[in-house]
Amino acid sequence: MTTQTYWLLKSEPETFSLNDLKKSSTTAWDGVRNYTARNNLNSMKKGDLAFFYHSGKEPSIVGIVKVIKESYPDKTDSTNKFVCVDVQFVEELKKPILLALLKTKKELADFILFKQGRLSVVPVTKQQWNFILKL
DNA sequence: GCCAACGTTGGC
DNA sequence: GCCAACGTTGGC
Repeated sequence: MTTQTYWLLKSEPETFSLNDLKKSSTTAWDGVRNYTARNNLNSMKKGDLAFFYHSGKEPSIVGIVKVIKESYPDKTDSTNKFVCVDVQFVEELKKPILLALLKTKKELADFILFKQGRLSVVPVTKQQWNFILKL
């Protein structure tokens, strides 16, 4: 595999937080009911890394997870149209990176997270990934 | 709690 | 196949 890609997965911490994932180590990332997000899930490859993002009262990137199983039918979807992937806890950031901070960075001007606020599975470029890691 | 953005649904 | 109406998400 030559092209490692990166992602950002959104979750409401009240529903499923990074801490929940930390406890269980792995989880099925199911419940996605949006076609754009589904397409992104389908593009994920085993071994891809993703930021774990908390939406809600303190929107921020809080950790990193890894894709351990590529897309397969989402059992929680009775229409059988949507898919999920399995992800594994990798690490928790020492300090969350707030959305407010990300927005101030000119290097991230093209971040799809800003442009499509409602998208829950967002692709991240290598450049963006590396830049954010340094913050 | 409000509102903007955007995705989805359904009527035609 | 288009478009208006509606619902949901998520930042502030």
